[in-house]
Amino acid sequence: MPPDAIQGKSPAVPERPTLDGLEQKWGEAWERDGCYSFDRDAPREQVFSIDTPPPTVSGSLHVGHVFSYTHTDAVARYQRMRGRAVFYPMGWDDNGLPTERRVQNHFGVRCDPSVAYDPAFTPPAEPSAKEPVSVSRPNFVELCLRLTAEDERAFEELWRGLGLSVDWSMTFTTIGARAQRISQRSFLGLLQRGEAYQLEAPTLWDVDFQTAVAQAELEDRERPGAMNRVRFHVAPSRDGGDAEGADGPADATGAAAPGADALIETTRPELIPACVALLAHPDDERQRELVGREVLTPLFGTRVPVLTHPLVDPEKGTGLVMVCTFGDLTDVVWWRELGLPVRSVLGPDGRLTEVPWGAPGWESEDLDRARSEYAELQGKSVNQARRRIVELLEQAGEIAGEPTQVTRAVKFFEKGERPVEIVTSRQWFLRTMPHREELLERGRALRWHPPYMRARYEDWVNGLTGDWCISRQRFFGVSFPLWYPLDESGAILHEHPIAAREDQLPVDPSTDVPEGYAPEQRGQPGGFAGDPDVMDTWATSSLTPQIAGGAGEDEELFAKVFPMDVRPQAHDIIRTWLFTTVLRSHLDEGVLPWSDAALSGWVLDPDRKKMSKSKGNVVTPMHLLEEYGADAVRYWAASGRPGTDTAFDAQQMKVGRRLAVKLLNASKFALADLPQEGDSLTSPLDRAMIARLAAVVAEATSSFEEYDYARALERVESFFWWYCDYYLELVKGRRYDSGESDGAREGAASVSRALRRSLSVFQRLLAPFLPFVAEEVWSWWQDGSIHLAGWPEAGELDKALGAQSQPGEDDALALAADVLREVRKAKSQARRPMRAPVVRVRVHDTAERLSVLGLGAEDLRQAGAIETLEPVEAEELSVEVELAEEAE
RNA sequence: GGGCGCGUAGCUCAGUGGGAGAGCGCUCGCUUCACACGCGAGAGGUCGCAGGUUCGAAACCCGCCGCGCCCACCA
Repeated sequence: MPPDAIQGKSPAVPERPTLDGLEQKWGEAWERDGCYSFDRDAPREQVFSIDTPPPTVSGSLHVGHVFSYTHTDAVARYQRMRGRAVFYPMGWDDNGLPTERRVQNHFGVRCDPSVAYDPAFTPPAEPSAKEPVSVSRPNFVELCLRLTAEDERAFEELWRGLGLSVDWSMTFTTIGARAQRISQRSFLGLLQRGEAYQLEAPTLWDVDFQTAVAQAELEDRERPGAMNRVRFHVAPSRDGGDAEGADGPADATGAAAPGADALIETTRPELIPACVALLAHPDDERQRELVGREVLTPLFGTRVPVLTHPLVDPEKGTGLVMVCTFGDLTDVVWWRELGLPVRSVLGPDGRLTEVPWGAPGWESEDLDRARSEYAELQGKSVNQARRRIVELLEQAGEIAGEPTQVTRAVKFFEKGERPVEIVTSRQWFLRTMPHREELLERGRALRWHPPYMRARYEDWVNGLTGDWCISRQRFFGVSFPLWYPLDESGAILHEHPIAAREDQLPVDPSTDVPEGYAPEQRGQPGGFAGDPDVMDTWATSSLTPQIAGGAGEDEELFAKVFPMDVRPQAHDIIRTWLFTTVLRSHLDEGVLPWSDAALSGWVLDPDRKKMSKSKGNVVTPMHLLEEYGADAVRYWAASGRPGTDTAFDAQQMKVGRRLAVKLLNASKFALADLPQEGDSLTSPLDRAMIARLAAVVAEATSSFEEYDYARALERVESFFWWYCDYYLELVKGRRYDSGESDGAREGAASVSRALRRSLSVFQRLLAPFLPFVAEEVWSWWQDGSIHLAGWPEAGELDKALGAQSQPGEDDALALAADVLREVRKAKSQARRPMRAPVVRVRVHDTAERLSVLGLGAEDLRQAGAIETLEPVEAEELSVEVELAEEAE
């Protein structure tokens, strides 16, 4: 529509406007008309593209979802009304562990890659989590796909109910063929360029899922533990001579005698058999006589050296620390930097493994004892072994003092139930460490909303300790597009991976066959073996701009939408999703994936805790939409400022509903069939209101440009309520006074014109927040969707004002509103109705202010039922109200 | 231990150099011709504490206290 049109079609306003049924009515209309279809023909510079966060479909639907997606939708609708071709697809994150877990429980199955595919498989009628049925990997993946399809339908229903303006023809998934192709293609490129590599190394390991995990997937949890002070005895010199390998100053100052004690403190005594050294700080005088000697591990009698390292904190414990392979990440640092041997006792299942006592690396001063003590521990879980070894140490008198109870932070896989361990295994890594400076530079070039969120990114990049481990020993994910040749003995030649050809992608190396081999050669000497792992879910999710935009699949589209304009996401996944997306785009495309990142907060319980899934299930989002209406729920969500956690508050939804109802009724009032001929605003108050509205439009626009939808809403809403409560009341009388004189008719027409012009603007300003009711009121008098109408501009209102605007009109409006308030107060305190007649109002104010009283005097008299309005010069505003006698 | 954010009315929050505000809740009143899914009014606050800068501080600076989040080599 023309930006200043106020005519539109002949208004058709319902007798009793209602919010009921608007969601269905307009939801269907938008879908039918393709209202939100992306226009591929739009020029590049007009495209606004959104890197939509694909929700984890296996998680439960909760109010947090409607919260952040509403923020993005408001911005999308604003940009669309600004004339941008908005690329706003939806994605489903259906790959990864959450789906596997849900499928296991839902169907009562467990994936066993050694089982053969059964095309006729049907899951057990009565699933048992305790006795799951073993199924092949292809069968398992089929079940995952089946369940996620159901979950995705539920999400789509929610998003449609909420009125997200996504183009549903662009939907992508993170397990679909396109995502797999793009993910595998990217990996092969990285492999070719040397950015991906394979290494057998100590790896963070979840013992329940039995998979490697990445640093970014760890979280700290407070756990109680016992601090044990354990005694190591100084070992007798080998061959009766001086301590061997003593490169420390352990000579003249009086070396510790054999049999003397070295005390360490540990919360992980079960790792004593894996001890490879004790360490002290280089400057720690107390340990001087021990450094350079060897000590014997208690119970097991293994010789370990006492060395120094600057990372040791002399203030902690006894100042002497035990290094095990591996108790925590610090052990890995020490092991690497000091060149210590590996002595591993933990298996991938989190139990203590068999140990070849007496073999190289497993020597003992008392082999029989080592074997019998260790036999007490072997096969036990970490916790069981810890309890048992404390008993053994106590019996042997090797614990000094009583164990003290401590609470310490322990690293967990964020989806795991037991602490992560560090296990040596072969994994694939992406190089991140060499790119840290470049990534920091990318982070500085990105516009963050709110800006302080950048600090979290920088902290994370600066705190990285190793390259990104991207392989997972799981099943439902994107495979590595690789096979390995087997030598004549059937051993895997990891150093010579066979990459898939690009036109083969996506491949599943467990069923597909590499070029130059026959299927029968799988697993045979001289044959091949597929890489058994899948990629970390973030290794695929980090490519959402490429997947949504069709990199390598639909290059024309990709060139239109990439780099994208904005990445909306929650602040807790800056270190994972945001960081990895920047990394992948940097490595693959050499650019930032988007110009802006808009961070949203969380929804908190009323008690300020992060809303839990159990509570989220009680208050389902669908239920909220039904109870309050989509616009009302959106209003609550849009009130949450960018980056700020917001309490769940049903009361705010009621407020949103009130606003929607108000828009219905104000629109009905504005569109009443009354004379409005002419095109100028002849009344000062009408012009003043329009001028104020122009300022609000400017502020809402600049707020949206900064992604501050909440500020835009707050300004628009608060002015809209003022407009309804004061402006509408002030001009109502004049509007109905079609009177005898030309002046009265002209004044009435001016109101009607001002009302239509202002309502047209309010409807559009509120459309990004309340899309359903805005579309409804727009449809009463305009053709086409409001969501494709132009965003209001201050210019269209300035034009309406023309050259007629006079100085002092804004003051006149303010004064009229002030006096009206005082008149209402007087009536309220006299317990009289608002229409009660007033004989006289004396307005005391400065001469300057009183000079403009006349501009609004007629309107004011009618609005307050005031007979006489009398100005009285004074220092400041005060109002005397003389009510008429109450009629009997 | 480091970083970031927050602390304003009973609740949720706006307010970044010059009158302490909004909504909800509470109290009172009003069938007013867009709206009883309404309208009007009222009560309610040492702006976390303590210093400093300034003619003037809720806002700017320093310190402290409390809450939350992120990070850390957590022995």
